[in-house]
Amino acid sequence: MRFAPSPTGHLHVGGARTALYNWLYAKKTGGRFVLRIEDTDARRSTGDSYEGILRGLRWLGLGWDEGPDLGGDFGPYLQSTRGVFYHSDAQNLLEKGMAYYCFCTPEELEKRKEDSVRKKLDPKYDGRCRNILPEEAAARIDRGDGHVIRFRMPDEGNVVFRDIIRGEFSFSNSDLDDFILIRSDGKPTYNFAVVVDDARMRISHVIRGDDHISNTPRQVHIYNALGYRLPKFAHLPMILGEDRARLSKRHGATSIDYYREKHYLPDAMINYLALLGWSLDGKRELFERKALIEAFSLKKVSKNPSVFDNSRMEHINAEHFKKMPLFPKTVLAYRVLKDEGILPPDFKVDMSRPVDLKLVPGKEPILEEVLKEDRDFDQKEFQRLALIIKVFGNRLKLLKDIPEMLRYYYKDDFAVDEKAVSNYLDSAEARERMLLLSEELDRLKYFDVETVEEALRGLADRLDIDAGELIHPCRVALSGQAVSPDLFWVIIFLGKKKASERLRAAANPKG
RNA sequence: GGCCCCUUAGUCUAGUGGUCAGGACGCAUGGUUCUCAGCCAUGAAUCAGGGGUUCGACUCCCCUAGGGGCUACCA
Repeated sequence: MRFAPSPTGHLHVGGARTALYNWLYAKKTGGRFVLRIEDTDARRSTGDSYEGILRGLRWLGLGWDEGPDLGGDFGPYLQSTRGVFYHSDAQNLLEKGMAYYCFCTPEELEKRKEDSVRKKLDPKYDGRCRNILPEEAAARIDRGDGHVIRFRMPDEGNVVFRDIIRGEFSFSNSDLDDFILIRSDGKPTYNFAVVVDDARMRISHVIRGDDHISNTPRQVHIYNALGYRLPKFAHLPMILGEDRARLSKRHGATSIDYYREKHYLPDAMINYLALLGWSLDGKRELFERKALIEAFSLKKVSKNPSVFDNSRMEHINAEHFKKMPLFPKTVLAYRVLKDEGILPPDFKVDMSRPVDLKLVPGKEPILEEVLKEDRDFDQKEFQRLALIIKVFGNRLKLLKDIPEMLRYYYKDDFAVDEKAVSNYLDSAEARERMLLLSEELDRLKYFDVETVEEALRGLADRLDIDAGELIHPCRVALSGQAVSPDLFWVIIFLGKKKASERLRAAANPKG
């Protein structure tokens, strides 16, 4: 099994899915997952994308057993450093007469191809240099003539191979031409390098996108010519953009980096990617990593291309987030909050009385762990965050939404929904009530959810109005929004002083 | 142009001759609640088209159409 990306761009969802299936299959069967970088195109390969690909795979947790950074028994793992293998295998083919030197220039080739297209003929290589004698070729090379090495494709017959997902394939040799093995700059072409490397690296299974199906017959010829054993092939359906076109830059969020930066959960990403092109039974859709390895099977991979659906991705992410225990969830939230500058390290909580900590199960180990990495982080603050996360519950679906959603607990410059204000708060009556409510809060000796709720409902009774008449405007006053978790908890999280302040400010918009 | 792959709701899919064509996301409606989310219930929505084969086709065969790929000194 191997994943052999070329470092000519970022790691996109298609590449990641291919890597994932290779990884899953390797884990499932106890094989090795080999990472090889196909950088034979010097013009397009960059160090940045190489780094980016490794970063993406690491983030997804798809660790490899052999690779350019780790080494391994069949290295090196960068095609650009494997020249000697390609040349020796090409030489072998030359000696057997299964390959030959070709001196046609790119310009000539281009012209002849145009001609054939115009005459509606196959734009294949015409075999012009096929019969140049070895001595003559050697002489021309000595003379400094530019040359490539081509594969001598049989004129008749068929190539056949089996695909685990799609069954038998048979291609007629007459549809194939004498393709190039070694370019004039001495570098191998993809079809040649991939075979030499897969064979020499003892790759057992070639799992890749189905855009390689048509390349496979050429590769099979090379395997056979070189006397290498054929690996097993499995061609995965492509992942397309919403417009059903091949994925490209203009499709927006198709880079793994994007999801990493947006704080998606790697496990959710893995889960969703696994589902793009594979399903267990069409019913079960949530998988932990281990369950995925267990359930995965190449035979159940579908044949039809799929479209990356962001809303489904978000759904899977939300499900994973929902299932996460409070501790890791809080730690994650804490990191994001800090990253976004919402959470200052020296934040101090103002609560006249500690909130009910029964709500935080297993809080002691939590605190210890967090304190270990961040000495400056206030213990109480973390506790409060854990509670906020807990009370928000399923409202928090995506880690990336946390800064926005929790902003008003930490900052006074939170966003205000004008519509919410005009609906609930923008009346003399409501403002008056907010003032009364703030006074009510100020009078409280204790400050816990029950007490606060009693106070508010008591006030509503005395005013002879529905509790909602206080709750809704109060929510807007405190959070700027028409939506929030349980209002009484919001009051608790803000603390008596802050809550009362915001109520008074709302009662008095001018001041 | 040649060769190849694919085709079940908007999307991901289950389904290999007889099913009310199942599930999920999304969407809509109702219930619960202080709002929202959630949860529960309900609903709209699919076998690309045409020919065969068959007592019977989503399922098998052929054709057409649509989408995708390869046909590079890209991978």
